[in-house]
Amino acid sequence: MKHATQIDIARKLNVSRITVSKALRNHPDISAGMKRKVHEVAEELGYIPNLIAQNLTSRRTFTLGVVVPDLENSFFAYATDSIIDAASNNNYNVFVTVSRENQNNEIVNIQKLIGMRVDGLLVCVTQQTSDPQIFNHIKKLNIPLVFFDRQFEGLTFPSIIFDDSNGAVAALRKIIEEGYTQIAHIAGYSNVSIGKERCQGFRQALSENGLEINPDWIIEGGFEVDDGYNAFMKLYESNHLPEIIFAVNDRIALGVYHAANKVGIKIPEDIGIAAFGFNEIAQTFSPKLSIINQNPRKMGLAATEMLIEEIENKNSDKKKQIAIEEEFLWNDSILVKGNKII
Amino acid sequence: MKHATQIDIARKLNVSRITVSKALRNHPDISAGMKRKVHEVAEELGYIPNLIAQNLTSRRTFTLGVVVPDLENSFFAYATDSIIDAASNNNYNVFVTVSRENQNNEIVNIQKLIGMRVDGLLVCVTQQTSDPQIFNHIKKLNIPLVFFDRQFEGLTFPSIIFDDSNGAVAALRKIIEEGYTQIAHIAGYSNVSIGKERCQGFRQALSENGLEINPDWIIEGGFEVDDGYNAFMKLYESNHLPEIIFAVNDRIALGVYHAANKVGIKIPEDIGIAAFGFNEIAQTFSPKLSIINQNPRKMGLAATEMLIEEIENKNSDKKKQIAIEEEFLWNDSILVKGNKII
DNA sequence: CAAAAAATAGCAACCGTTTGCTCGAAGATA
DNA sequence: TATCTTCGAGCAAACGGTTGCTATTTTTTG
Repeated sequence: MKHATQIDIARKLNVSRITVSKALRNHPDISAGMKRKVHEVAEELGYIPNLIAQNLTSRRTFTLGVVVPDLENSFFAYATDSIIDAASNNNYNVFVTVSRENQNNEIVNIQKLIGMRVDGLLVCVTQQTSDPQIFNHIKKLNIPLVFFDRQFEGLTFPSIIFDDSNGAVAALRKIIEEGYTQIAHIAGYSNVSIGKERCQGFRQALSENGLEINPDWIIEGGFEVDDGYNAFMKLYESNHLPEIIFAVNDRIALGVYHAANKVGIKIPEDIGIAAFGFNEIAQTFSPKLSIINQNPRKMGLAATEMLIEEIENKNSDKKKQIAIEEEFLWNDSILVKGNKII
Repeated sequence: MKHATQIDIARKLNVSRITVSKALRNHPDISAGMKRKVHEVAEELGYIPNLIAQNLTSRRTFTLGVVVPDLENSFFAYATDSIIDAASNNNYNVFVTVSRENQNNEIVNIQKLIGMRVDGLLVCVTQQTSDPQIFNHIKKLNIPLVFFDRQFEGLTFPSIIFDDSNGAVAALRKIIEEGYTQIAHIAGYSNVSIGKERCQGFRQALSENGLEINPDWIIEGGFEVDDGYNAFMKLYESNHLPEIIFAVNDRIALGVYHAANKVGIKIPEDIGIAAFGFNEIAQTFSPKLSIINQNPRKMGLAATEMLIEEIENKNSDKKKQIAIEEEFLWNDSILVKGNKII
């Protein structure tokens, strides 16, 4: 059986296809009786409108294109989930593409999405993205685009990112207020923007609170589990552990958990740890990880609403560059007065 | 600026749009010189073909539709990631939709995807899906569809699922061979198919190996973290812990980790634990969780290839119903001779 | 009851692309 | 040189819808 079309309905009723088209969209031209008949036959034939054809004339696809580096990173999985959710609530479909942190893939994906005539784009650029050409083209074509989580510096698209530097300062302020003074930072790489921002926040927080910065306690090396493991071992073997480890992300924190577990150092009794991350992940740690909460659903939702606003109301005067404030969640990996084990 | 079309290119070169269309697709009708000129102008105008219009005539969209219950479940996130990957390698785009375990959403999503004239569908049905109507319609329309991870019983679509019952038996056989005899099962609910299958595998493995089944050591109650926590506490408070806990999924295992951590029981020294799950998740446990590995990438890849095979070669004689054998991965949450701490 | 207004349905053109067929010009063959 | 091929390009129709306008019928109004 083929897809039923408006023509099939028209033939069955001996009317023109225009009548059918109008009846289906409740156009005032058509009488109530005819509308009823058309709907009945449509139902009977299992008619499903061809959105492709519809979109050809309307120039709208009610489709958003998403480009993320990776869905295996659960931050992006959660963010994408909430994008799909938010889009769906506004009657949009979502094309999801994955760039694998490769600019070439990113460009190909964006071109395909434009080819599909998506109404707008949600992009989290790759870490290696350096060529603005495709984005300039998008600007010229006037296609709505919102950057989320990471943006391409120097372009004038709306964006939503986290304010890592302030997030670090606020979190460390609370930790220091608890009486901790010996704090080490496992830092990723300082040439990557998140690494730089977070480390800078760390330094600022210590300075502000009159603590001296021990260069041996800022350990660079990468963003992955093994890097965290190695960094902890380095601290451990120095025979002088800090009270608190401030980790650049949750994967580093996981490496620290593994290493601490291995050598019999207990979290949080022997050492406390905090990291950038988000709460659902923090809950999968035992004990639950203290985090600077980067809420992916919040970000996905905000980005999607911003994009739809751009699409449907291009001259909006809403604020276009948003930096979300992160919230510190104690959870269980740092002892605080309220939950100190007696 | 508007999207450049073939007409824009044609006008610029003073040829007809048909010539342009053919030149772009390297049709033999057109001379090499003309082709070169067309490509140059296309490049110059930043021409991106309108796939929508292309698809209208070709009746192909090179688009797959995916319906998953949830992207926050990392199994589905990984599976979806690999679907996108596999699709992209075959030059297909992917629409991702989320049903939130709600049959209504599922139906709406599928209808939208059909409306978009996807070339095929990859569906993991919700737990509540009971009405086959939409699937019968799909059958009538002859739209290729592959079920993955969960299938709708009684329909004749190709499917890929895991063989949980045999997976449980094989894993427990290995554990028992290591010399363990005191094994408890934290079981989810027996009225849900995965709960039933896995529990049945547990019983069979014990019987096969001459171990008696202690009804107090099959604890039902749900599939979430808290349920695992509570189940462990129940075992703990009975003052008789088993040697091994066999958990129905990784969230239950996480609850067990939390609870064991809380009461000072050490994994794997004091108690061992294994669960259904997949390796990337297992690695996020400290110590790394022993698992019956349900590889989501493998499943996503296989399902996608199966679907594309269906699309491009409808009369394939390949096997249509596949049950993937799961592999047991020891990791670190059960002591084995090879890695026993001395 | 005639004329004007409102209600209903259809026509033609269009969205951007593809396809099979036609047609003229150039080159090859006899 | 007359005819047959081949080459290169364009025409018309199609995919499945939408839209503005026109034409017919029915209803309202004075």
